[in-house]
Amino acid sequence: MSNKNKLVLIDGNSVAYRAFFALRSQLERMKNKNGLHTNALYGFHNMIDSVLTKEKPTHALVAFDAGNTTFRHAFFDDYKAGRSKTPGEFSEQMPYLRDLLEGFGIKHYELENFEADDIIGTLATQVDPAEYDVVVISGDRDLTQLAKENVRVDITVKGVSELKEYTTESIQEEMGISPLQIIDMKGLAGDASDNIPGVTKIGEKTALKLLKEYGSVEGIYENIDALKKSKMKENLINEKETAFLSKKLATINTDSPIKVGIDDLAFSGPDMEKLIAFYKEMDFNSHLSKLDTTEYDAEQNNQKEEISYKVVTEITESMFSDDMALYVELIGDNYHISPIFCIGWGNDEQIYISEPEVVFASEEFKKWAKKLDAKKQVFDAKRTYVALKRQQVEMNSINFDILLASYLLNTKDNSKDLSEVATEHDYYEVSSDESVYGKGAKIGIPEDKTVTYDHVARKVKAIRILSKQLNDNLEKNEQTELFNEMELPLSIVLAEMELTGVKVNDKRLMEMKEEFAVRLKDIEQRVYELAGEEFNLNSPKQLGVILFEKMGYPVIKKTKTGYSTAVDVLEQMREQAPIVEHILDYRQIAKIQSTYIEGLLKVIDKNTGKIHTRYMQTIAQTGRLSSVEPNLQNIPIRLEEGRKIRQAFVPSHEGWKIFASDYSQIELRVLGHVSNDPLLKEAFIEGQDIHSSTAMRVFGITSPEEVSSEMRRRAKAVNFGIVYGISDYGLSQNLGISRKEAQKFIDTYFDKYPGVKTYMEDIVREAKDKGFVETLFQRRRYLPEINSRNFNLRSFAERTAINTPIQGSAADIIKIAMIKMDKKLKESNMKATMLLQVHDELIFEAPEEELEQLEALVIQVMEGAVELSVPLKVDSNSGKSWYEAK
DNA sequence: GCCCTCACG
DNA sequence: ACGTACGTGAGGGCG
Repeated sequence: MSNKNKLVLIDGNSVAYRAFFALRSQLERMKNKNGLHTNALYGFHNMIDSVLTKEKPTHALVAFDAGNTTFRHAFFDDYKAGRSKTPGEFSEQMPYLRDLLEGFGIKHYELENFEADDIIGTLATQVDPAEYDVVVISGDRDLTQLAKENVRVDITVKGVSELKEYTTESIQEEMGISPLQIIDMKGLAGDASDNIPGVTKIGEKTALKLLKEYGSVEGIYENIDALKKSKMKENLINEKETAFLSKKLATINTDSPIKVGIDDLAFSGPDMEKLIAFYKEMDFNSHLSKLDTTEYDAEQNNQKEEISYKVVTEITESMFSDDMALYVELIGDNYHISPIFCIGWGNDEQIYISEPEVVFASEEFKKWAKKLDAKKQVFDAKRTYVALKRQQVEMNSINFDILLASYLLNTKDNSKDLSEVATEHDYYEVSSDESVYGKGAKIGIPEDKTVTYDHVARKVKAIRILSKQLNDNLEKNEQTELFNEMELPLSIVLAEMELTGVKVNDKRLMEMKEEFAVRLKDIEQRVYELAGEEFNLNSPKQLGVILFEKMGYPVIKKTKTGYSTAVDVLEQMREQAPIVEHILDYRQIAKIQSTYIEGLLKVIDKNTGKIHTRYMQTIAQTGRLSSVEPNLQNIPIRLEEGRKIRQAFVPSHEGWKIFASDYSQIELRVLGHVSNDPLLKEAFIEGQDIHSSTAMRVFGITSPEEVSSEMRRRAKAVNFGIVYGISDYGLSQNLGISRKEAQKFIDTYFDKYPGVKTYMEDIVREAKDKGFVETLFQRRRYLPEINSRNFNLRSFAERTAINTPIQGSAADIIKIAMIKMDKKLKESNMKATMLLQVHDELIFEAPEEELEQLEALVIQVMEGAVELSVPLKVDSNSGKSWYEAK
């Protein structure tokens, strides 16, 4: 073993590029949770890892190219011009290479106007050969010119971890020339990859032959007359200048003005903290698990830090302060009915855990919960608020909600399990609910109460820690206002709406159930007769066999698993297959029966006769709400049969009415605003029928009377398509026309509405650059697949980039309206109550005599919720039931 | 637990 | 060439 120092010099750009292409097949698989591709980083990492193990360097440096213009470009315009454009999936990884190197504890360096190999060449040449052995690593064989007695050059062969070693001897042996003569060889033969021209018709073989005889480019030209007459000789003479230029281009600079010295390059091993952080950010879990770190072990083996808390059976005022986290543990998702079984609260000094009987008997607790000056941080404000209110505990001043904040930061980080959300934000001290309470049939509270207490205490602590962290992140994203002024207040408004519930006439539903049961039996019989046998009409599989095998109708569409029997397919069979009419009838009624009549009857609260849906505030990726158990946002309306379901939704007081207000064309208005398209805006400002207006433009008509209903129908479909991120295929499917015709509609549309076209191009570009899109109120949606090479994934992401700001801004607007509406109703002491939200409409119940006032208020608040460059418009209706509020 | 179908905006 | 319109939730069948 020599006691010489060892310096490893790595050509960063070249190796990273090699790594990228070596793992190109893994490109789409290797992404971190934010959608960043990681294949080059991964390959680079592995290369460094194996080099460190093998070489055990005392000094190391990774050199990078700086910018595009090097001194080589200064005298040769086309230098490297032939290179294909660097893929975006590669460039996006480069900045993170620095993080990786800092984790490894390896210096990196770049120098304006010089390439990595110049930095490497300079260092390799300048170190004292008596003191340093040097290993150069690159994917570029040019660097073999640097080989000498104390310098070995390793070039990647396959992938990045397999290297071929070049020494003076091995080069001599393999090529018959010295390392320095490689420059001469490039001068003659050129290098296609760097666009170094070389001399016409001279390749590597010829070049070597010439060099063996004459030693160098200079030597050849000194003896040029000695060459026998040939085409080659002619080329050499004609391209003398090119030959010397090429040689110059291929020569690595060994005297670059670098500002690092060997002493700066001392290598003393990785910075574990940084390396772990890097692994986590990149989701390099296999590397993480190889590391023996306490933090990682804690995460992996569930060996968490000790946590201290006090279990209390008596509650005193001293247990509360004005800035605390609170966690209410329920079993089950439905907080309207789930029992509370443990409560924890605390600050950074002390955490308290108690049982519900103790807590709800405590006036001190209620006083604190209600106290305006006492700020509370929670996980899921609405859930907490409702659960406590059911126990007559009023909550005020929730100032942070981990779940809501996490969802705003990244709509995907929205797990109902606190531990999962915490993990997303690098906090690992909470176990999953599943690991504590079990799942499925085995769900339950652990025998040992301390297990629950411990779990809840950890949640309280996590809320404290994450509140600060997530608040900072919101700040960075400029989402503080979205959080404080929109989502957090809305959660309380929604809580009250849920608690209020909506009255349902169960008698009416039961009547309908009887009626439909008879009809279903009837239709069933008819289908069986036509089919010639009985089968399960609810099974698409069995139905497919009957229609397409037994009865032999032609197959129109297939699904992954068999024949499609969806409506659009059945509708196409109508003419030739009388049976499908009955099947369609059956489907329609069976849906109403099972989902709506039976489904709704199941969830009516027996005590109040009301339905209490839950609005999910952190599910939809666009910022919309969703509604569950039951979903009150998809009650039938389009077909009369189903619409009758709405007759069962009635006011909760005698003499009251249902009042409904909906935004007219809110998404197209938002589009008008964000696209700033003159014609689209004009249509709204002038109060035109938007679909007719579009029809006039697209069909080139000048007067509204000439717009036929068919034209309007088509224009409407185009308008929808625009909002969805139109494609010729989608539009053709929707309108039942050819793709060509659909494309023509789209072209004409963009011709008439150039602002819309520009908006779409701009938003997609922005999404590709930033990786996310935003609504008018900074709601953010990441689109990791926007740069995918997979056509489907990329196209989907592009349509989403177009749609999300529109759908999401509309969601923002109605959320603002809801908060304002709630406030106004309270301020004006009206009895009217907001009951439901269905994306672009709000449903209230109100005493008959308040209706007029309510309508005025709704118009004022909803239309004035935000100021856009186009007006917002609201239509309102009222009636004895939701059905009649149309 | 996944697939298909279908209800809504 | 690729094969989809955007966003949801629920019920029934089936393995």
